Amino acid sequence: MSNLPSMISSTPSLFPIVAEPRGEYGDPIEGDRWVKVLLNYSREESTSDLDSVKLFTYRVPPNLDVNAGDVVLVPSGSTKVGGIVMWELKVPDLEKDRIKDIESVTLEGAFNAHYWKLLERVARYYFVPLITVARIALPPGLLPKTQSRVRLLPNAIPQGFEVFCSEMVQTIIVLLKSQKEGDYSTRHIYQKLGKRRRKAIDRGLRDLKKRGWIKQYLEVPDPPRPKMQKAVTLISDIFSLNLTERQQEVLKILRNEGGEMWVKDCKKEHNISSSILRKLEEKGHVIIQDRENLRFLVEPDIVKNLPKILNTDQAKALEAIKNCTGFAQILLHGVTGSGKTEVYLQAIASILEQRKSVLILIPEIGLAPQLRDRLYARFGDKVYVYHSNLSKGERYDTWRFILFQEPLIFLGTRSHIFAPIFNLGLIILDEEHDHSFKQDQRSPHYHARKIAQWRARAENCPLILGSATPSLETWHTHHDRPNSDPSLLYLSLPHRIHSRPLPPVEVVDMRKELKQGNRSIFSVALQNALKQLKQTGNKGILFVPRRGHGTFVSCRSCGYVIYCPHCDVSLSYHHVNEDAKQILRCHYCGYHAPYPSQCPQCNSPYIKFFGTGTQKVVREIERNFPDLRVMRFDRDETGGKNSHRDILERFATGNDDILVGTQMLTKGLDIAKVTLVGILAADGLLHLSDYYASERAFQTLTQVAGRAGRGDDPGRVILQTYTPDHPVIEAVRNHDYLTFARETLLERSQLNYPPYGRLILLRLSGLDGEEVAKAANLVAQGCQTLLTTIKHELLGPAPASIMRIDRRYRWQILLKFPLNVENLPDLAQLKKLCPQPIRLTIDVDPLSIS
DNA sequence: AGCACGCCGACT
DNA sequence: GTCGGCGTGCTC
Repeated sequence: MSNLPSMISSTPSLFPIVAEPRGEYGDPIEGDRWVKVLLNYSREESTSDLDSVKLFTYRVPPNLDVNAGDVVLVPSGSTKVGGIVMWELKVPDLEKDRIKDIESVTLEGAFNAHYWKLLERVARYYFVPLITVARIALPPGLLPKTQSRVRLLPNAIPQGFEVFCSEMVQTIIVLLKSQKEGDYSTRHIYQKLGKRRRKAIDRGLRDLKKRGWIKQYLEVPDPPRPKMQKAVTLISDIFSLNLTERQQEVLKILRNEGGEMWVKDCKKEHNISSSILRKLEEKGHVIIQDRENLRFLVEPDIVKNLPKILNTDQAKALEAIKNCTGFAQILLHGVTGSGKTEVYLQAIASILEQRKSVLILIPEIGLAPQLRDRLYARFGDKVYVYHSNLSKGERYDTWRFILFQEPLIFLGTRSHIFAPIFNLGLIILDEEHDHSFKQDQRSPHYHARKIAQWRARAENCPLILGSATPSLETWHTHHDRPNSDPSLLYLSLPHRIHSRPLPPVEVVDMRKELKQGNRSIFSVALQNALKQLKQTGNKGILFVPRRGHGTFVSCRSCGYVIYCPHCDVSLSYHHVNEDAKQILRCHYCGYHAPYPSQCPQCNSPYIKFFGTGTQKVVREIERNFPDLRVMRFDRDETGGKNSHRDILERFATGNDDILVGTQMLTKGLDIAKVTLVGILAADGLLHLSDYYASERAFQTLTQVAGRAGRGDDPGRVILQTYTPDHPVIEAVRNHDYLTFARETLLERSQLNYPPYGRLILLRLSGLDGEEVAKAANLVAQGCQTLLTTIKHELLGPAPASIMRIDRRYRWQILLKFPLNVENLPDLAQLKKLCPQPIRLTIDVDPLSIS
């Protein structure tokens, strides 16, 4: 690999190399090398800065070639751990006998100097350790940690002896026996038997060890390795007398195959045995050697797709994008169905011509089959799609390959903003408003858009933010800045392609329906529209805001509501089909219980579920419109691997008339035959106590409405609500993004909410409610001390709106800063104020503060 | 994440 | 005395 991009070691300005010729610990030995390594400890010191982060010195053994930027495996204590080589050391900075050898190289050249600047910036901005950011930048499994495992020793337990042991010991034995080797990681045992019973499990394991029935051992999961396979290469096909007929025939096949084949394919496709190849090798006609077999797949069924003719708006937008040299942030605001994708594709083509690479981020791979297929169809093998159902080896291979390949197109999701692509010519964030670009659940709570902005600036390339409903933050950046920035570009596609109209949105007041005696979940207008579907042969979709929301179960006699025993939310009613058992499920922790036949409080049999979930809608349709065929689309239904795509595909091509679903319907669904969109009880989205709720509601409803009328037949949207005058509903009805943006931004500016101020949300949680409250007060005090010199507003501590999730009590503190606040102190220090069992997470720029 | 070390209380 | 619980600090 001679075309390696330049690595850290060649940039001394960033990473000065210790220059003394002789070290404190003796003369350097000719040929010996030492490196500084950043280790993947999970309980890191909380340092986000490269100059204060703790690094470890390792020796490079003579049989290894190790360079800065490599991912390595090193011994640490009694185990091994993954790490990243930061820079080379001319002289060891420790006694030599304390320095261990690097064990192996997992991935070469994964990080370059340029990259660290970005990662460091992310770490500092989101208050997380550097290694945490490095970890998300890599495919999973590359920075392994030692696992402790437990193995049942064969025949160690005397027949039937376990009945004399504690219940826990017996449970563990049963669990271990369920695996054919009797072998599980300790962590898996904790998970399976309940993390809460950790102490009891530990006691059980100790007991078992003492009896000599199990052994506990440590294992480092193997990091992925290049897969090597035997390949045969033709080196001369000169006719030669000493060849048999079959041998000559084989040479001919090889030549027809391009002079190179996998040995296993020779056998499979042409029935060439390896002995004949060996004979040819002996005679000097071919060579057989181990070659790396890259395990990523290019979609086989590529139908070539040619650039389409652009309409005026599209052409103008493309021209403006092409004119960008260097960094620019481009907001491509195109209504649903306006042909943004075609603009992307032609912009990409022009970047590829400049021999530069393109990075495209989308909210969810499974929800963008069209984009993916069109990329393949237009650009073929230059496209790399990183989908979640790649195997570990395939991910690793994709990564290794993109490191050294250019130009290419990389299509990925949130975390792939970190993909180590060199020579970037363009970054595209499609559906830039989508909240899945923000990492919500896990730390670091980064937003891919923010990082894309930093990265585009650093790489000096344009960034396209595309959406039909731009986030108000982006909109504000492009419209409300007093001194206009020449690197900001606003491009609008206000019309649908082929001059198709946006579907009219009919708002139905459900209060009136009720007054007129319609107690069905479908308004009269929607019922009529559903009836028409069958006649016209078109399809419809029904959007149910928020899965399970409101499908709580309550007693009509005493009003008792069934709650999750671990969370402060009511349980939702689930009923998949007529034969399945009816169950109650918690959407936060997954707890489930059988549907009760009588009220647990007053024993009344009149205990029933309320509200509307997707299942109920499906059953209502089946009952009222028996000739319509219905499909369901939500998280329960889409467990499998390709199922998102499969369901959409099935709906697009199959006989089903109606698709009923939740948030998933808002994304990527582009089916020409869909002419009707019904929105049931939009109110579920409107009345949330969160500054961000109405932005999200508007985006969701507009996106769903935009699914209608994308083909030749005009579309129609029926929006049912109990509050038809709500400004969000008004804006959706009129397709009026502008008014909505202006009004909502005005509200936000009055309260200094983003984009007029910056928010940082501190979330505390723990099993003991009082302890959490106490810690929250301590942290709040700590904030005041840390922030004495900084203008800020502190709200709270207050209990979170769902005070308990999965048995953990939750409190939060909201910090508000002026927009351009700088030099924030290291808020990660606050973690030290929390006693052991209390968790504190710092959510910078939170999207949800309830 | 492991593991050693050191402190403490409960029991032989 | 000694065992086991658990908090703390270290791993090149």
